[in-house]
Amino acid sequence: MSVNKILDQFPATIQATKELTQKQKDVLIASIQLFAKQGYANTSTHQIAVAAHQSEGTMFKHFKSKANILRVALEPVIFQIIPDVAAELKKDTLSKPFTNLHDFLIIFVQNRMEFAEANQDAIKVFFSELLYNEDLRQEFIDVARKQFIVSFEGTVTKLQKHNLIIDWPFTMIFRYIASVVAGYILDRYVLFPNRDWNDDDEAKYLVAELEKVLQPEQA
Amino acid sequence: MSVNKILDQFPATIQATKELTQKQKDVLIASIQLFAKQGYANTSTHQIAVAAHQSEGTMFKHFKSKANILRVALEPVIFQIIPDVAAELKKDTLSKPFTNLHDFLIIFVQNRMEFAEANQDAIKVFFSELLYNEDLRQEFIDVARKQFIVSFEGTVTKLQKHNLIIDWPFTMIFRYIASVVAGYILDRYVLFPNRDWNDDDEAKYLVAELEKVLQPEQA
Amino acid sequence: MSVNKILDQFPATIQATKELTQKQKDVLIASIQLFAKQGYANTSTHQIAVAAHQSEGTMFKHFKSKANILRVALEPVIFQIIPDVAAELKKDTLSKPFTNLHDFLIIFVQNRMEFAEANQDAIKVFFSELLYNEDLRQEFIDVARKQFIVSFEGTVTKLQKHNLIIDWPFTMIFRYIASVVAGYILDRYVLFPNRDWNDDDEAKYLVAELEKVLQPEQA
Amino acid sequence: MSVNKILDQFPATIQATKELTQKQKDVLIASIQLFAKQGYANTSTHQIAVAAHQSEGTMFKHFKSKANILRVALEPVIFQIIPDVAAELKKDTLSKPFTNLHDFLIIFVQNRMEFAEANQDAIKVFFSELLYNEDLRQEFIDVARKQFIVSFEGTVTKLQKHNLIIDWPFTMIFRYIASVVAGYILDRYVLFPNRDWNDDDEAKYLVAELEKVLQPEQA
DNA sequence: GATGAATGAGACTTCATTCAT
DNA sequence: TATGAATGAAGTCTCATTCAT
Repeated sequence: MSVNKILDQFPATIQATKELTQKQKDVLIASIQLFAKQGYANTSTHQIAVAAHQSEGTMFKHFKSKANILRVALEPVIFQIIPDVAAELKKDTLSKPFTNLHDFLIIFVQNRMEFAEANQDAIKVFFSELLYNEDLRQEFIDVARKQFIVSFEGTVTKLQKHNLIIDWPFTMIFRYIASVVAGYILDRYVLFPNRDWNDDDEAKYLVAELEKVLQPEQA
Repeated sequence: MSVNKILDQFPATIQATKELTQKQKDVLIASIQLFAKQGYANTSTHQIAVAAHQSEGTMFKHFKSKANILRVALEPVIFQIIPDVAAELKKDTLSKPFTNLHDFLIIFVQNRMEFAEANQDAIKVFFSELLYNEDLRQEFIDVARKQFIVSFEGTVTKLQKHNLIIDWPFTMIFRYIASVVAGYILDRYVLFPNRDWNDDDEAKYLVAELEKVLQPEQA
Repeated sequence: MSVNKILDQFPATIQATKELTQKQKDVLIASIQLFAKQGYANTSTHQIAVAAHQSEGTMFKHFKSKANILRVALEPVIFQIIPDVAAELKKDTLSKPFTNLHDFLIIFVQNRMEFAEANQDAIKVFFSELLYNEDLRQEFIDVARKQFIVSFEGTVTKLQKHNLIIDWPFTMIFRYIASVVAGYILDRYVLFPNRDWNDDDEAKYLVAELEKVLQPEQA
Repeated sequence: MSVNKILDQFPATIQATKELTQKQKDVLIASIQLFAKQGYANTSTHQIAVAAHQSEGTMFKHFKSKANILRVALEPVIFQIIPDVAAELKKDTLSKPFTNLHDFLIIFVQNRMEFAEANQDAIKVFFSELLYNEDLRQEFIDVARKQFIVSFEGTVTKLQKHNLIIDWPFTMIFRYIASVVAGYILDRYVLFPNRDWNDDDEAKYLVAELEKVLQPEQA
């Protein structure tokens, strides 16, 4: 299934980026792990350097500041946490054109669950930094706005035209989807990572929650 | 409506607590404001002291440590963010015994919206600290467990017996409600506090989202 | 035996002093105990106030400063750690005039052991403060000088005239006695207070050590 | 005489230690001097940094805590204040096997006087910290125990077998020697450093004091 | 280029002392 | 008079960043 390809994004994304040397990628990976465990403010650049097996001097040569390490490390999440729904749909509808909300939600949920599984740490850091880091928030809002217009909002509008989704304001729909998915991620990866999770069951509940609310009123 | 009384909780709660002097309340209020704006780790005790118009010495005499300031300031949220649903219901069912989910949700949503409005800053701080502050997380989980057993889970179970709510596992129901409400709070007070919000509309959407999912399957 | 009377000096000394109220004596007693356990510098005036069951304000009214509390509390030791040998001898020689070193040492050693037993804490504090507290050291040296002249040195000189003690310089003799006795006190009360001590045995060894060295060369 | 070589120990010891940079040695030397003059508790890390011509940051990078500076600075004293008697004897008895207590005491006293001369400050600090610093006391007791068993107690027992020293319990003998030597050091370097001292005379008195007491009873 | 020693600003915290009540 | 809340100076320690090697 095409969505699987999204899986190897991250930290694969970091791994693949051409402009970064392996040492620099080590820094980003170590950073995300430490930030996720202790928080950004409670992690020292010294800790990062040790975890990434290199000197602080070298680290600062490349990344200039601690804040910049965070920014670069979170870039993949900033760009991918809102999925490029349009692209995903296009891939899948090549063979099987979209005619119902249910199939869309199944693909969407699976896609996001895989993204979350692969990027737990970075997502946790991203959310917490979003609260206080004005720069990050602004950068994300800018990116998100574009993503919405070219993909998400467009897709939703199209679905609404075909009466495949409820006729609520886009922001309402978006927040609802985001809330349900984010709630799952928080529960699953942040609050109770050690509970005994059954991902298939979770997926079914998520789809059900989304479908019940988002299906068109008199469908 | 009885739920209105819950409104004057916080920072009203801080204001009213008998054991605290006005100076101590000033510290808590200033702390929450600063923490909400800059984050706990980025706020110095010096800043708090200045904002609360007193010396750091005095502050530490009363609160012993910065961590303790946070703990005391968040106590109201820890204890009230999960509402005492049972108590609320009892008040309202004195006159009008509960017979449908819809009325329950209206009261519930209004109650939480008012709580959020009154405690925006503290809620924001609470969420962000929940991510990395083990002690806080543990304290909250302990408190929450009790709250669940005596109130929330009991209420849900009772509703399920009367076929007034969907027959999903309690944790699933709880997470769904929490996700939807928390998503609204995040959007409303953290991410886009300056947008032009219509609280009545928001309440209607929230109730709709909750009702569509939570209503019993063949009701 | 007359030396027994010296026993009830301290903290009896503090208890008896006329100019001090009970509350003030409580402060001195608490101070000595805390200083002995933690050191002067590591003991806060707050701790003392709590241990003495009164307010810091009152304490400072009477004692003016922490340093002064120490000075007043140590006064008994300053004045009595060098025994008034002449007076002791006079008492005992009323019945049994002194004719040999051995009897003198027995009385002397017993006297000092009892003093040490009764004033362990204060002695410990006294020694440690002697090292760095210039004022205390000067006060002690002044007091000691007088005590020497009127009592100790006079006694030794008299004993030397009668060929009852070795003909070494007085300072040498004094240091020797002080070393042997202080070494015992340190071992007994500071370093190994929990060992199983037999005070009679210790007394015999002390007397032996003193006698072997201090007896006149061809006695 | 071989014991002279022990002289260049300290602060020579600090100077020579291979693992320490010059900057780190500066810290230790400055610390000991300041601690000896003012006491550990009354000396600020700022004072040490200034005296050692570096920043507090650098100091803490290497020593981690003020307590650790003390510990490292006192290490030479901890390990050498109880002399390795056995080793000393072996050196000297290569040519001239030990047959009397007198020669042993001469060597011993000279050795300790030289050690004291070279380490006055550290010894003073060591003694005062021994009173309240539990960790230091424990470390010293541990080290001392080993030193005793392999060297001091063995030597004394051997001397007793050959009837070269009095048949007292070892702890008694050890405390007596320690008292006499420590009494001298305290008098000489702490209480009256400015008096006009004649070290040869002092040595003779010390040897006499030790010999009179320690010689076998019917030798 | 790569390193890590050095820095100094600033964080949290303690405490002897004062003073309004 | 007795109190203890309030203070601010000073203490220990951390850390992002720089720079000489």
